[in-house]
Amino acid sequence: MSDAAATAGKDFIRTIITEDLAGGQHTEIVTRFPPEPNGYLHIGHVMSICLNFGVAEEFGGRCYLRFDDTNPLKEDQDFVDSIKADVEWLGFDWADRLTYASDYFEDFHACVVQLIEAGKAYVDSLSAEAIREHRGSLTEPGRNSPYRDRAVDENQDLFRRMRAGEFDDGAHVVRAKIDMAAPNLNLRDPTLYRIRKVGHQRTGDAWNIYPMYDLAHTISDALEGVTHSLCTLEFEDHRPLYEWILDNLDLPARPRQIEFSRMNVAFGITSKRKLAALIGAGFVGGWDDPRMPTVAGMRRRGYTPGALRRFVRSVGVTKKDKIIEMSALENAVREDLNEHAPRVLAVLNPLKLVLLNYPEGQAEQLTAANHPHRPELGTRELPFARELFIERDDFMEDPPRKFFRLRPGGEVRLRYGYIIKCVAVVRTDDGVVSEVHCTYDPDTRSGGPAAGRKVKGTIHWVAAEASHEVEVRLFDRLFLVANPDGNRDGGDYRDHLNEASLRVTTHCRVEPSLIGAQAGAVFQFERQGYFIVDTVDSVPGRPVFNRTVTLRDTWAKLERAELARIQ
RNA sequence: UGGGGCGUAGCCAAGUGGUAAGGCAACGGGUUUUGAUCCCGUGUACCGCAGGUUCGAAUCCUGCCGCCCCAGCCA
Repeated sequence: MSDAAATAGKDFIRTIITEDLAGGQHTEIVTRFPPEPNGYLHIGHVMSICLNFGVAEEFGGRCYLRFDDTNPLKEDQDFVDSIKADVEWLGFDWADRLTYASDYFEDFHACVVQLIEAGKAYVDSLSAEAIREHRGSLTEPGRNSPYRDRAVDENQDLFRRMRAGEFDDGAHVVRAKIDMAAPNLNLRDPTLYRIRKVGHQRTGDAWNIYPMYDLAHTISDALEGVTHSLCTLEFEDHRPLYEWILDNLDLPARPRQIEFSRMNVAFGITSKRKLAALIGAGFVGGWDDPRMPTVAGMRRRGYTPGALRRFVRSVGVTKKDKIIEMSALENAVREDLNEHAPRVLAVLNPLKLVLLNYPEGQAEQLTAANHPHRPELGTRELPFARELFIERDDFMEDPPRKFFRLRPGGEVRLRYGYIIKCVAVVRTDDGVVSEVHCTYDPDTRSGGPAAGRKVKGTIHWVAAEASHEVEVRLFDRLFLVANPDGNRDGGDYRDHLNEASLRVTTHCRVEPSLIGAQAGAVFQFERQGYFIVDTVDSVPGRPVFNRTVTLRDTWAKLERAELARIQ
C-alpha cells in the first residue's frame, strides 16, 4: 500500500462496506465497473475504476469488468478493446470476470415476461412523443397511457411479437407499471424494452428488442452477486427504480446501490460527445492525443498508472461536486516520476557555447548519476568537448536581480562538469546572440581538486557534435478557463480552447544515451521536466519526446511575481 | 414553483455533542553541482445563513439561502 493510500483515510463507501462485513450482511464483497463501450475512458472513469477494483482488492472480494452494451446504435467493439487495455494498464485484473450485459439478454427477457405475468409491466403502443406528453412535467403529474390496462395475455403476445421482429422500431415499447403521478420521474412507468431492428456487436441478429439501462443494469448486478453497486450521483434518482426491480423480481442477490460524486479536473472536459467533437474538428489528433484527459491520452503523455492511482486516492470519495485543481494531478505525477525517472541532459532551445581555452580536438567523458537519490540506478558517461549547446534561457546579457545562471563576466557550473566564465558574446547581423564564448577552469571538474568551489548556478548542456537533434512536443492545457463545461455565461466550451496547447520544437539536442531510448521510456530532462518517448511517432534511432509535466519552477514563479509587481 | 443530492480555508478532505486532522496550492526558511528533490515553518476556516436545544454544537432541531441532477424508446 502506498503512502497516499495509508494516509487517505476511509471514505463513506468503505465505511459502509466495513460495517456490512462486520454485521454479517456479506461474507464477500463484489463490485463491478460497468462502462458503456461508446467512447474512451477518461480521468473521471479512473476514479470509478480505482474505487470498484480498489475496494474489491482491499476487502479480498471480486470486481467485474462488465460492458453495458444495451444500445447497439452507439456501441462499438473498438471501444471495448480500448477500455480493456486502459483498465489493464491502470493495473487492475478482472481475471475471469469479464462480462457483457448482452450475456444476460435472455435473462432480461425472462424477467420482463415475469413482470408482465404479474401485471407489473405492459406493452405501450404510444409514440415516443405521446409518451413524453403523457409523462407530465417536473411540477405536474403524468397521465396513464390508454394501453396501460391491456390484458396480460395481450401484453405477452405483443411482447413475443416484438421479439420476433413483427413490428418496426418505435411501434411498441414495454413499460413498468409503477405510478404516473410519482414525483420522481423515473417512476412514471419507465421504459424497459424498445424495438431496435439493428445488429448487435456481440449477439448479431438474434434480437429485435433491447433492454434499457435500468432493467439491464439492475438485473446484471443481481446475477453477478454484486453486493455494492457504486455509481455516480446522477443515478441517485434511479435508485428507487433499481429497488423496485429488485423487489418485483425473483433474483439471486440483492445489491445495494451507493452513489458518489464524479471527479472533474480543472481546465478539462470529460463529456465524450465534446471530446469526440475536438477530434472531429481536428483540434487534437485523436483519443490518444497527449492533451486529452482520456486514459489513452494521459498514457501517451507520460502519466503513469501509479501517478493516477495516487492522485485518485488523494482526492477521496464523497458526494460533493468537485473540480480538482490541475496542480493536484501534476503533483501526483511528479511524485511518481521523481522516484522512477532516470535523469538525463537535454537542451530544448540550443545556444552554442565555445570554451576558448579548451584544446581543439580534445574530448573527454564525464560521469553522471542516473538518479540523485538512487545510486543503485548507476551512472553513465557524457561526452564533453570544446563546443557545447546550452539552454538559451540560461543566458541573459542583462539579467534581472537574482538571476544566477550565465551572464557576461559571470560564472556558472556545467552540470557534472566544469565551472565556466562568460568572456564574450557573438551576435548575428540583427543583433541576436548566436554564440557565447567562455573559459573553463580545469581544476573544477566534478571530482577534481577545486570541485567544491561554489558558484551560484548550475546549468545543463550537451556536446555540440556528440549530441542528437530530436523533436520535442510541449503541451499546455486544452482550455483557457477552469470549467469549460460549465458555460456559466451561456458560452460554449469551444470558445475557451487554448490555441497554444501544443508546441512542437524540432531542434532540441539530447545526450547520446537517449538515441536508443525505447518507445514509452520516461526520463527527467534535468532542470526542465519529465518526458516520455512517444509511442506513436518515434522510430528507432529517431525518438520523439512528449513533455509529461515540467519540474516545479520557483524561478519562473519569481519572474511572474516580478512582472506583476512592475505592471 | 415537483423530486433527489450537496454546502468545513483558493482546491480537495477528516470530523458523527466536548471546543476544527491531513494533502494540494500560496508564502517564508534550511540543505543542494537539477532555482528539482528533501527538510523545517506560516492559516484566526464567522464549519452556507439565521434562530433554537444543551453546561457545551461543524456535529441535534427549525427556518432560510446557494449550487448540482432529473421530464431519452441514452447510459
